[in-house]
Amino acid sequence: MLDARFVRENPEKVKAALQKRNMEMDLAPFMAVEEGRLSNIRQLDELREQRNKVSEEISRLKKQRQDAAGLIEEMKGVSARIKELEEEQREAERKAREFLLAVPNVPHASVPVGKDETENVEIRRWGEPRQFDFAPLNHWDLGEMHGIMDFERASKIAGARFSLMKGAGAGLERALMNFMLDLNTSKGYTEVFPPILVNRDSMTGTGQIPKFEGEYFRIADPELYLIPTAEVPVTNIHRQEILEEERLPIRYTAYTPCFRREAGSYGKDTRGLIRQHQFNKVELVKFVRPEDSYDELEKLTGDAEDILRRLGLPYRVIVLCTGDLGFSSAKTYDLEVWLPGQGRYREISSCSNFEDFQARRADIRIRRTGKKGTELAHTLNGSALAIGRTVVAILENYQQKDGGIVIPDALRPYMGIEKIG
RNA sequence: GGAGAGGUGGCCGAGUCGGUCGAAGGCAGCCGCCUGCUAAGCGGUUGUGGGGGUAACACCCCACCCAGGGUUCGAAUCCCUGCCUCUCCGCCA
Repeated sequence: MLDARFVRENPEKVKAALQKRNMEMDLAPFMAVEEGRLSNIRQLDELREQRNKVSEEISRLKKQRQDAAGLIEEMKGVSARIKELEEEQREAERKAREFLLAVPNVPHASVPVGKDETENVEIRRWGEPRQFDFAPLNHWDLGEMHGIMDFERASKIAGARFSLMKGAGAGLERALMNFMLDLNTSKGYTEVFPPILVNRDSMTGTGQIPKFEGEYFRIADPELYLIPTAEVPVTNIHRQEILEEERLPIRYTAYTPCFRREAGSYGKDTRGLIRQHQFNKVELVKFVRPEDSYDELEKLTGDAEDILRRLGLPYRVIVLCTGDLGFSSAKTYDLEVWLPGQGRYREISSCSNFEDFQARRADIRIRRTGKKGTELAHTLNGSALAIGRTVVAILENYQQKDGGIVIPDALRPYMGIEKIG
């Protein structure tokens, strides 16, 4: 969420930011609401001041057993007026917030301007895509060949876009989860294991709601959402809190399952593990001082990259252009891993700096050492990594001519085997 | 699922029959003073948000005692609803 005052005082900046995102919003209704809201505040404050003073006077008169009937009568009118204004005020505040909740973040100056994902910019590559002397298979063929994935039964149990991992496949998921968590905690991230059902306030706090309501699974009674990413529960750990500056940066890593409706992606990645309603992911989340957040974004991205390197998986880093940037994000790097089965790079991690956008929604503030008052924290997060897609990458990159899958060195202590098949 | 208790400032904790309660007192913290050091002691100080105001401070006003409504001239104090916590019984991974 953007600051109401910022929008009020910089409508042209907001418009420019929206334009970069290929969006247009009419700010006029918001401006009108704000104008009314502000003048209302002044009137209300004045009337309440009057009421406070006269009430005190009434109290004094009564103690002296003098007549206060006239003042009381007079205050009835004032109180009625206050009540009216308070109602208007509630409505104005609701409208202003409703509007602001639908406005996306302002992209950082370093983010390339572009209309859609075709204009994202590659920053760097690591590793050489392997040359195969045979036709590499897709991971779903490999998975079925080894009996470690069973999509047919998964669909019987739950439906399309669910997977059933078996044997070494299930073991690989578990090994990756542990490998990633161990590596992340060794770098100082604190491991947490949060609720995977969250309330509406949490979803709103990180920006999933109200704009993208339809993209998430929700249970009706009680009203709770299945998290689409650990970002939601973990960032909300500090919702409505004031963090002491000395505690920063606060860094968490969490494994959770993630759930997404994938509405609107009919026909995309219908086979295999790439796009599932349920998948495993290890996430990194940071709470930092505003002046540190862009350094921290680089570090966080580096921490995610480290996992791919240790697994020996070729990847590239791209910066999302303004047209492809997520709603809450000011800047995002995507990590894309090389998939021989598809002959292209596919997203396996997304690392974002939200600046104070989530912090304002979720009311996460910091208190500077020795200073009065508070200011908003900056929040960041990134996948490190999406586990399902890492499984895909390992199967496809480490497959052998005979169909066997060599387990990457880094994973062997966690798998207890060197090869599948 | 059944029965009860409660939600006050960083923490503990007081708030009488509604009337200077943003809220006593204690602890912690900060700034001084004092004392060879330490400990103790003395004085002062310490919330958040908003609207004004200032070059910036200062300063002024409003709101906030779980949340949202209501009663009243006036509510932390009364009423309603919701949320949460705790205790006991039952059930259960």
